[in-house]
Amino acid sequence: MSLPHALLTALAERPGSGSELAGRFDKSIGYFWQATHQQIYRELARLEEAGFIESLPEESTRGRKRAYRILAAGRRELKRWIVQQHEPAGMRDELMVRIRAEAAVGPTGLDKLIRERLAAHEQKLALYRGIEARDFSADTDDRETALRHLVLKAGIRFEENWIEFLTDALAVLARPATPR
Amino acid sequence: MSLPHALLTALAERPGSGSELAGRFDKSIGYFWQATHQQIYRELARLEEAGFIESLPEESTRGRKRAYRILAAGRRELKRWIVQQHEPAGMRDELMVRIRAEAAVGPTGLDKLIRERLAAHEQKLALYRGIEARDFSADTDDRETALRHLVLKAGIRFEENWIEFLTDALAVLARPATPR
DNA sequence: CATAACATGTAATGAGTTACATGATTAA
DNA sequence: TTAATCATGTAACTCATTACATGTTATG
Repeated sequence: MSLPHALLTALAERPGSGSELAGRFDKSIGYFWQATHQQIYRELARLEEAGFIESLPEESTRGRKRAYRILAAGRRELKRWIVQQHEPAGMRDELMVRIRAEAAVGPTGLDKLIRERLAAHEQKLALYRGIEARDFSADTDDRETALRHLVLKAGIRFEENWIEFLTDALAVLARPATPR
Repeated sequence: MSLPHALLTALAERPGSGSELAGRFDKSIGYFWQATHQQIYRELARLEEAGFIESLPEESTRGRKRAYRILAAGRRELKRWIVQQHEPAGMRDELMVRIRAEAAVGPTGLDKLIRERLAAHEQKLALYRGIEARDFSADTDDRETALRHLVLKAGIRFEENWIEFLTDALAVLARPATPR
């Protein structure tokens, strides 16, 4: 349950409205946490209710921007949470299930699907490299920037990993099926 | 929603009871999909209801083993599903949120947490390498085995990736905080 | 001033988690 | 024969997704 804390982090970095935050979740935040606008609006309401953030205007506004910013209590909560114990997530990917299923009941036309995913990951990698080139030029490397860069590099490495894996997978899938 | 298909795959590889399947999800299946025994029992009941698997004994048995096996319709469903379009999952990890939060409101004692995770990933890597040495000796490399090996290697690469990243992260966190 | 795009929100559903319950088997 | 463990299951709850609803702002 990190969405509230991802939002607190985003608002600590810079204040913003729900839709603006949704935009950030599609961009720079998206490579380590995803959320739809519905989740974001609901969670922002909860965070305000809890006193971690505040918004303007006060009255209920449907259709008009509502600007949120983090409060001192929100920063305290974030600091508390950062060092809290948690379990590593573990990989969970449909494609792995499919490959293992293919091994059990295949062969099927799985290679086509994999080529599509390969393209998707290559596109994402290019996007991240673009962000890296734009936001992290070599000279500005204070601790704060280095940490944000680190997270982006993890995203890049993650994509590279996928591309390498999918390439290997295509080679194995291309083998003739072993007769039983 | 891959749990039903992960279960169909597991049962296609080998029949088994709910608890036995839960055991496999803690071991070899666990590096690409996780599930608790509650999820597994619920899903097995649905799969049987749908006619994809069958079980013995017939009568409702609480406390006694119920052996499931996949049916022809289950195999057909699995083949159909394997090649179905789907979106890549995208990384979603709490630790990334924490690092970015640390960049925003830190410094905190995050390095301690990272050292613990490093140990956890090293342990998991050792486990997978053990499975690899035991189940995938170099000589048996038919297509089916190669595919299962591929999935395991992805798990190994995944863990190696984490270890590398966490090591980098410790180096950055050790830097003195930049004064504002 | 009509229409598209933007912004906020509600409702329903389903997946996943946590806590608990109950019968069967095994071991002290 | 009692206690621990194994095996199956129920119930309640939260997170996440999908579909939809409603109002505001910008544009032709």
